[in-house]
Amino acid sequence: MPATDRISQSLTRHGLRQTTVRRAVLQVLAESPYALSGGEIEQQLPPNTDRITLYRTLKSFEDSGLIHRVIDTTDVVRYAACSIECSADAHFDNHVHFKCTNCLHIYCLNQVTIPAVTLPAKFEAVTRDYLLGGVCRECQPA
Amino acid sequence: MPATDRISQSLTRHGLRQTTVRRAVLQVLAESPYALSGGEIEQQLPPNTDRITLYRTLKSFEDSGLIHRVIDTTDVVRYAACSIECSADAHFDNHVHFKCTNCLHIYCLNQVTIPAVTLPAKFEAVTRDYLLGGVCRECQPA
DNA sequence: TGTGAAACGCAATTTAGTTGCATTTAAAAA
DNA sequence: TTTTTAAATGCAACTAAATTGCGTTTCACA
Repeated sequence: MPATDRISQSLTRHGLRQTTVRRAVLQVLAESPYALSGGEIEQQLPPNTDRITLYRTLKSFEDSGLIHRVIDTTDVVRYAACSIECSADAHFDNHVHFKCTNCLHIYCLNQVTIPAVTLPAKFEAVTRDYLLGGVCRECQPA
Repeated sequence: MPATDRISQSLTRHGLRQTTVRRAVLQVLAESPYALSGGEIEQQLPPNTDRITLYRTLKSFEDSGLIHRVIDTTDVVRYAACSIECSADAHFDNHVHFKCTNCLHIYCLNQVTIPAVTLPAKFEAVTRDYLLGGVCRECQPA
């Protein structure tokens, strides 16, 4: 199945209407090996794509479980495509993220599950985010 | 020992000069039970405290190991006072953070250590951040 | 193919944080 | 105690990211 068909199917499956901007944004995120900020996504879209529309698109994608925010310690929000099982009701992105101190990219380590912790009394966790910092595969010295 | 003396000692120990703004900022962070953003700190400082000075103060505190950034999924950076052992060379804040979905406060769970994970080949982690989401002690239904 | 709700896109605005530079001040030396 | 000087401050101006309101366009179902 061509990539464009998969994009369209994702939109339909999550109850979102097909538009040019949405297909383009989802494709950019699906093809990126690391999480992207709003500005970075904008750069990869066709010129003159409206920035407000982009941000609204990101919001609706997030609400419907197509993408997830990636935790970081900066003042820029980054997004990554969700695993295919996520929906508006429940996210299942229980994987660790890895931020490279060299290239600054944040990768989803889909194969590494976030370990649970024991909490103090009366704290109840629903979501977990785990971010590692270090040197990624590409930036390792030879 | 009075709190003001402890504040002064912290500054000295980390090689920072004593100034009015620094003492005030450090006191606000040391007394807060949860992480604060730049704007929130500003609100708790004496009126007319210069915002630029505040941000520069936060930067030098972070550089010298007095405070640490707290990970989040928003576009606002928050800070919390470090444990006493941290220095410019090494941070030892290996504790879990907890963000309440009700009051939105982010607490340092100093007694809960971040568990390690096994990484794919050629990824090497130096830092770890762990954020839980859920309902905090104060916001639990009675 | 017509219709209504959803999405778009423009203008204007808000919020967070930054840069450059002249002035002031803390703290070590004289 | 005074001098010295590097560090910290504070003002003006600015940048970047994201948001709000509103009229126009478009998708998708009938």
